[in-house]
Amino acid sequence: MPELPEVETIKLGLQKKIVGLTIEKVEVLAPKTFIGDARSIQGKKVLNVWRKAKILGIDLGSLSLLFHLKMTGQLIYDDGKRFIGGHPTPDMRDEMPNRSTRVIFEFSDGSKLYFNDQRRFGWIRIVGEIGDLFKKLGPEPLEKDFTWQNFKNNLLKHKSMPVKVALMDQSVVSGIGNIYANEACFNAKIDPRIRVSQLSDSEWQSLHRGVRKALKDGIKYGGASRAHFVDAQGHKGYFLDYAYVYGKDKHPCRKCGTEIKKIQLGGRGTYLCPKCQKVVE
DNA sequence: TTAAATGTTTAAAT
DNA sequence: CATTTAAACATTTA
Repeated sequence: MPELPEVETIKLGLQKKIVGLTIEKVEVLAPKTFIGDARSIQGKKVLNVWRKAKILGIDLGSLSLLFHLKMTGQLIYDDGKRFIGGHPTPDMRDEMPNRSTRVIFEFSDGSKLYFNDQRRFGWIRIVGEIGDLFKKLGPEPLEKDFTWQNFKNNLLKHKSMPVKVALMDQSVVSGIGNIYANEACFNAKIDPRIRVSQLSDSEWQSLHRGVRKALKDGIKYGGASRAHFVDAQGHKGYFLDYAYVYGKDKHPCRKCGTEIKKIQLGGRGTYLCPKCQKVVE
């Protein structure tokens, strides 16, 4: 589930928590989820936590631990309080491990990191050198060298695709998934169904801006799942209440009041405001 | 009961 | 051959 902003949020949270700690123990409850020899990272110290596209990395020196949360992956760090990121579920404040827990890491100070994944699409793997592992991934959309011309050239690889579908191709741009593709189109006032080749340069510029705004807003709000700290008192509210269109089927548009419409595009739920987003066809 | 869910890969169809 | 679309993966919840 998590897209770039969700993974970025987890990265920022874990950086503050686990850098400097040593991995004391790794408990693999779902062997298919963990690729590599878990024993090889025991006793290793966490040097850094990073992100590339939707992949979270933990730098252990000679080795790196990579995480991909796919649709329903969730990371819960517990050191007395809890820091949670990824797929939001009602049971994330309850007893851990639960039935979705796949891997448990225990650190030198007794704190624990739980990797939960309801649908089991996600994975954790141990790698040596990163090398050209990410060669197929497109540029990071929030880097300063990501210009609108750059964006246009990459996306034109799919000139006959609906623009929203093309946005989700990871080899074109890194980190955009279904939520932010929808939000980016809304921000740019562009109908998600319009074909890539139909866009004018001014639309390319506003789509480029729209993508970056959606992702930055996502990070600002702590991700769509609102990764957050949970204390003994518990916490409320972590959902997508900030989104303009995603999941807002039949809600009034926050900009103009028109009812948000849901359609299917490339097999995925797609949301748009029929008034704000210049309708095509 | 059927449909859909924040992703990626592979197969099938243009 | 290149590009686009659909299916598969596995599970839960509306």
